[in-house]
Amino acid sequence: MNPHPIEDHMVLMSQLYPAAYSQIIPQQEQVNLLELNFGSEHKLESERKDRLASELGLDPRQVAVWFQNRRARWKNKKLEEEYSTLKKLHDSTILEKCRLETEVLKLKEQLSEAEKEIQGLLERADRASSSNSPSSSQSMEAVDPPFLGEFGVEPYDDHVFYINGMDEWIYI
DNA sequence: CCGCGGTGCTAGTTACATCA
DNA sequence: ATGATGTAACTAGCACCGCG
Repeated sequence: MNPHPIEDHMVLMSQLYPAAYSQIIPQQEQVNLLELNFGSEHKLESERKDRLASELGLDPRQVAVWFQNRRARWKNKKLEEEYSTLKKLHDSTILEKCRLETEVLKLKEQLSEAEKEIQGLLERADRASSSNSPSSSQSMEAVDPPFLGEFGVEPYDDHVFYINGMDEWIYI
């Protein structure tokens, strides 16, 4: 196929009807007018098609085909833009996911450390209570509460602690 | 209500020129 | 010379509408 059928069509028409085509509309002007019309409305009703065709000196069928192809190009471009937007969103979401996973790992490490500390404190408390009192049936009542507080761990009741800075309750 | 023809649409394809 | 790209034109299939 010829890539410039509009131009060829006009050459043919100017040969057939030299009077009517004494002033040939440049191809760029034709495209400009078509683009202008496409910009105002993508659909082409029959009346507008015929009017455009006569303004441009083209077959109405050519105008219809031009609009069909132009719509296809417009749709492709829109899809590409949508894809690009979604890809950017996807990439930033993946990045945020990685960041959050790293943070979870860090927090788990902190939690593990805190649990170790608590375990150590409990063992110390046990040793202290058993040495202070001959009765092993005694509970945590024997432990001095401020002792735990200095490590940022506050006793809530006998077996529940609130860890400062971690916003988390530990049940033992 | 139904079938039919006309029209316009989309999606996919073809043919060809142009360009890197 | 060649592969990628852009574009006019075509085709098939579908939907809608008016008419008899």
